[in-house]
Amino acid sequence: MKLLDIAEVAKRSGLPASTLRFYEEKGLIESLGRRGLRRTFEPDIIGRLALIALGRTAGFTLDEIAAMFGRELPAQLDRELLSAKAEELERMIGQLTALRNGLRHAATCPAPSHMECPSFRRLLKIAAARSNRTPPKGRRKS
Amino acid sequence: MKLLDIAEVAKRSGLPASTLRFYEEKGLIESLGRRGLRRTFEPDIIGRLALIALGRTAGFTLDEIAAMFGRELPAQLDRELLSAKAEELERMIGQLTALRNGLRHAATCPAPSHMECPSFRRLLKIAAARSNRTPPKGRRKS
DNA sequence: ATGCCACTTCAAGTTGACTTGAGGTCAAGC
DNA sequence: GCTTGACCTCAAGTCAACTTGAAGTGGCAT
Repeated sequence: MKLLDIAEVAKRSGLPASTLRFYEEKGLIESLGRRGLRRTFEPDIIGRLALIALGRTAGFTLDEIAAMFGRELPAQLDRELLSAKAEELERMIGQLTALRNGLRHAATCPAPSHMECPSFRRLLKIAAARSNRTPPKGRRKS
Repeated sequence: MKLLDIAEVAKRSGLPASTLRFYEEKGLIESLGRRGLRRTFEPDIIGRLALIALGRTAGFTLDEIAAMFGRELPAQLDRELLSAKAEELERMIGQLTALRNGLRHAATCPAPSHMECPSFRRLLKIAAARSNRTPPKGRRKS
């Protein structure tokens, strides 16, 4: 018998049950039925949750992800979107790389004040340029 | 005469005036005085705003950034923090790179369903692993 | 001296992704 | 048969980083 109850899914996916209920409400996942009042899921829910995680990582909102699951075939548009996201990631990677180098330097730079370090000042330009697009907004978990 | 009024700062930094007021309220920047009722800033506000942008890009919250500006000397801790952030970025870059590769592949993959593509399934594992740390949360500006 | 209009304040609203709390239910173990 | 505890629902709360709106002010061009 392969049905997983919500606690099992929570354990395997690392997501709290409340998030799974929330995702279901949003239409991102569906439960197959109930055992008593407990939701049960098909085992491939794990794959779908991974897919959702992927989408989030790539910067899609939950609504966008839900929309993608919604329609069936026109993978045409999907692929365009995927390409676009890949490009976006490409740029982001470039900037983050520069940023990482800058931070590394700043961490070990002997200049009395960071502002006096030319390398640091280059870094600032990158950040300033970057700041106009896609402000990162962190809910860190701890 | 070098003082900039808020509109000038807004234009040069690309940030709306409301954000500048908000930053001031938060203690991230300070205005030097008023010309009439209008705030005026020293020109190096631009540098500071770049620094704030840098911090945000690196994943600090505004409160963390404010705290950093607060204390003066113990650059010791600063540098540790910077190293830590650099490491974090390093990991993030690795994952985003894998992700970008995966997206690129998915965009051109001929498999009828993505789920049937082994390359795509590898991608899912990365995303699933990534999903536990630092959920990205996008306010896109458009 | 008058009116415009970009600025001001302060409170409240927004967004996305959840989490929390109160009050209820049910299968299982004693 | 009764308690227990993990689940349930639904509404409301939270968090970060801003934005928006209403009502007011003051420098400057006419």
